[in-house]
Amino acid sequence: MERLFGSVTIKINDKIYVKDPQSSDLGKRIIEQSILMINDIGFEGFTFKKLGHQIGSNESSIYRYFENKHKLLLYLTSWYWGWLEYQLVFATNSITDSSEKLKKAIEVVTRPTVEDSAFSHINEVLLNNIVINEYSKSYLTKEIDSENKEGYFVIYKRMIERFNEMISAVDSEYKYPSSLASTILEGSLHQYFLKDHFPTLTDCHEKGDATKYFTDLVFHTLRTKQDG
Amino acid sequence: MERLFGSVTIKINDKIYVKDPQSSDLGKRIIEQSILMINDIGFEGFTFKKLGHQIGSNESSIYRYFENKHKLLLYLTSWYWGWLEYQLVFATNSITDSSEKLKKAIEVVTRPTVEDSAFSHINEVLLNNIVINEYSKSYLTKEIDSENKEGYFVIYKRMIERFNEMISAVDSEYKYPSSLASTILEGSLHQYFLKDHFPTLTDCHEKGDATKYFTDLVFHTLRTKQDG
DNA sequence: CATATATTGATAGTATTACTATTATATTTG
DNA sequence: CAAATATAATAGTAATACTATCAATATATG
Repeated sequence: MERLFGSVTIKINDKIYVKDPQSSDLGKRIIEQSILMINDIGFEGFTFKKLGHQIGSNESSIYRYFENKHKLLLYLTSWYWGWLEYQLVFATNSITDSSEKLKKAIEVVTRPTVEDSAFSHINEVLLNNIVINEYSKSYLTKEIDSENKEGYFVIYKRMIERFNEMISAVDSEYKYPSSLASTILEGSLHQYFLKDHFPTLTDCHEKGDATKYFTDLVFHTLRTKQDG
Repeated sequence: MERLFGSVTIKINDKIYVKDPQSSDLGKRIIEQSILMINDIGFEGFTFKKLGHQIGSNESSIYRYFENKHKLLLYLTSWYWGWLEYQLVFATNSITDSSEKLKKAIEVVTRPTVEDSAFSHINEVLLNNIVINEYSKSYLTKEIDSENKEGYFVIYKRMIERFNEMISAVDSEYKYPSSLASTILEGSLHQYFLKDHFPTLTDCHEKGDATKYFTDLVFHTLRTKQDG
């Protein structure tokens, strides 16, 4: 196990926040309520003024935790990827067979999110929704290269790197492990988006379909050892 | 041929604009210069005021063509998909073998864009860049369902539907033709984005790599007739 | 050719956003 | 209890995303 039981916390790059929201009650309320609000009214409609009002606090107080709402979004999505990474490592660590390991990994990242009681102030289901609907806005900006250099996307990149390795463990000859890895992660979010808004553009309508679709895709593409 | 030579125009849903930008010189300058500007400073930094200044016209004049910059983005991206759809139909129409047809279709949508002299006021290379960096912002909004109902995304949906059909023509038993189609279209844009900003997350670095990656993915996944 | 009509340009104005700055008031801790 | 720290309240600024009005100019038509 790469992390310890009991006191699991998701470590976020401390350049993303001004003051750690985990360190105070107000900070936790900012996180908790921003998830509810962004999920509800969308990232564009969300402002620190509205959030301050909702948590019975002041706009200026929120600015002491996050420079702006973009940074808050980076925090929330980083937390999500960190949380998912933990699920991934936890679920796959004990599996020795490389195909089974990859299969499990695909399942973890493509299955519907369920709430995790270990983090009481964070609603993972809504946060997953936010990631589906808003994550790409966090990197489709003119600041992407400098923010990437600052390490704002390390967790996401590490997740893809883990997939990369698992793919190569199954088929060391395969020429596009990074592309396949990024296709799974990004593609899975996209299929969930399509299901809700463009249902004719996806076949993943029932629980488990996304997992089946990507598992099928990956294992037809890779040559496993059994294939000879 | 589904369209005629010489007088090809890309037809855009007329609810997207207030006044057709194709109908006047000012309209064409709006399109031409907005492509340069959005490509240059990004959609967030782009305003009608700045655009007005750049084209030696007035903010209020631009509002007579588009309600807001979101609608202008919908116009530009619709135009792009309409243009790409034309390339697709043109390139695949005469191919009778279903595998060859799909192969060509993948090539058309995954290859790097080159300028098309048929539309002098539109720089397709820069427009492709805009689609890579901004397209998802046009649908990741709270208005998505009503705008979809208004038909703002028909061209994109029709593109995916065409892929869907080509995939099913190759393998009628395949269970996820729509998901695979949307993965190719969206995934291709994403691989080009990664190449420029997260190069470690993709293997598509050289010209032609994206085509090879997606062709490999699709033809390993589908059972063609030769497979038996 | 005259006049109606449409188009564009210039200016002004409004509500909201995304902040910054300052000061006051709680709360914690040493 | 004093000092430090955190939070709240208020005010203010520049920019955005518009709307409204009116003048200037081009174009169309009778």
